[in-house]
Amino acid sequence: MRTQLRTIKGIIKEQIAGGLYTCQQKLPSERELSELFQTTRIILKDALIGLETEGLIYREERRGWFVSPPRLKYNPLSRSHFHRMVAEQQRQASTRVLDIKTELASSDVAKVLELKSLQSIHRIQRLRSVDNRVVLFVENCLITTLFPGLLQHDLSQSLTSLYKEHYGYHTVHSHFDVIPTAAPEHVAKALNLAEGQQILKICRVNYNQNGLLMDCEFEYWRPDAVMIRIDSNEH
Amino acid sequence: MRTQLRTIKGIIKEQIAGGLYTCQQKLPSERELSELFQTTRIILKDALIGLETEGLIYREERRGWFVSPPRLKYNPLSRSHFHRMVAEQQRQASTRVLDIKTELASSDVAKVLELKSLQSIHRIQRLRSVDNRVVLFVENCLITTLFPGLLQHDLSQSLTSLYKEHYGYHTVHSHFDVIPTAAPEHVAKALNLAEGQQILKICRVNYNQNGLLMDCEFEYWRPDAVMIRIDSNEH
DNA sequence: AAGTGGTCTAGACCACCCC
DNA sequence: GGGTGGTCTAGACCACTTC
Repeated sequence: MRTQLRTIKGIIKEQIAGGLYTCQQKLPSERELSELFQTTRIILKDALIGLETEGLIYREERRGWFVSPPRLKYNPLSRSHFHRMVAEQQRQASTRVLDIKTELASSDVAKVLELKSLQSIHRIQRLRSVDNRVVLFVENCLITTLFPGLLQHDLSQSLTSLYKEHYGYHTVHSHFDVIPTAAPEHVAKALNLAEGQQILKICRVNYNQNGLLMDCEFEYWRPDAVMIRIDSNEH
Repeated sequence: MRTQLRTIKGIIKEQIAGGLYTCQQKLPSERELSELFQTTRIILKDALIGLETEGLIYREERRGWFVSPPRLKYNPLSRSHFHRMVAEQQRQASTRVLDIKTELASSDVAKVLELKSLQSIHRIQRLRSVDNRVVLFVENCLITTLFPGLLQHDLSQSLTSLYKEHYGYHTVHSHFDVIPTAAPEHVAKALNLAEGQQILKICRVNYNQNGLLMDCEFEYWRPDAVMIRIDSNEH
């Protein structure tokens, strides 16, 4: 019988659907499962990776495999704050600031921000959780000249409202890209992923009411945690 | 040395970036590469899968591994025809009709189309290629009552223009979801993927000028072939 | 018929997490 | 220090594509 993989996936899937495991619950270890199914760890792992690809389960590096909660619905066009959006879906959000620095723009960032060369930017890295599960790594790069004294403010809150209250800016135009790709090293580490695991990358650029390019944002989502939902009426 | 994986990925990556392999060119076989790098096929395959996840290479089931061309930029909000969009990016598009039938809506489809129960739909499956590479499987489900005599028309062309010319409908409102997930069996087969490989699923629903729900569309993209690009000004 | 990737076996050590 | 997943070895047969 050369369809073990399929069978194993099917059985675990049924068990999850049937409620044997609940959201965010840990599955038995790979070794345990491979004994249960009388197969090797490699094949069992392939089965788990298959379910991970579907978005049914996820892993935390060296901690184990867990059942995925329902996907968050996310509209990158709406300027809603992360915390509000999550609350509207009856989930609980939290944010942790990882790092803030002012530095020279890397070539990637310079290109996105249309900077000439060797200009400095503010770089803010934050980690966001839904129901105590880390699902999103965000990096904001702000053009320094537009945000004097930025580092003195509380950056654990919404950047959108900070822009408005302290600088009088609001975003009137933005564009963004959604790209399925692999997690770069620093992202993988922050999200507790194995290096090179699949993530959903969203790259966006914001312009203020004067048409000035203000900042860009790189979002890296755990791919099972989110779905993009856009309605052509809602903007 | 326990970082072979990384090393192998790094080397192949450089070779691709350096132009040793060109777009859509086949890499040497897994066996050949594993000998070259003096490792097992399993590890070598893991390295290739890593590059696949990044979107640098792709595979065709049992045919081999190939270098990915640049991603197509795709805006699901714009009503542009597939062929026009591809042409605008200096690429070549083609479409093949796989199957057309009229049948009872499955429960999934009935839900999306807000059908009561046991209503019939027209189901059209098509396969789309860019530069002779199959990258997209599309399934359209149309509400039968709105499209009398549909099956008599040429369905290899754009559905949007068919709606307009033969039925006087145009889409004034739509919404869609973007979901990273695994390819269902029939999609995997059509796209030449191994079952359960990663794809990007886009699920959209269209309403006509009278506010009536007309049809829905399920798109399944090879994930390395596309990036979603949306501009808040462009609609 | 030969070659490809897909699946599979039966082990092993390593890096890191948690207790 | 015991348990977890991550990486790794050295093979094998199978299903399918290509010639």
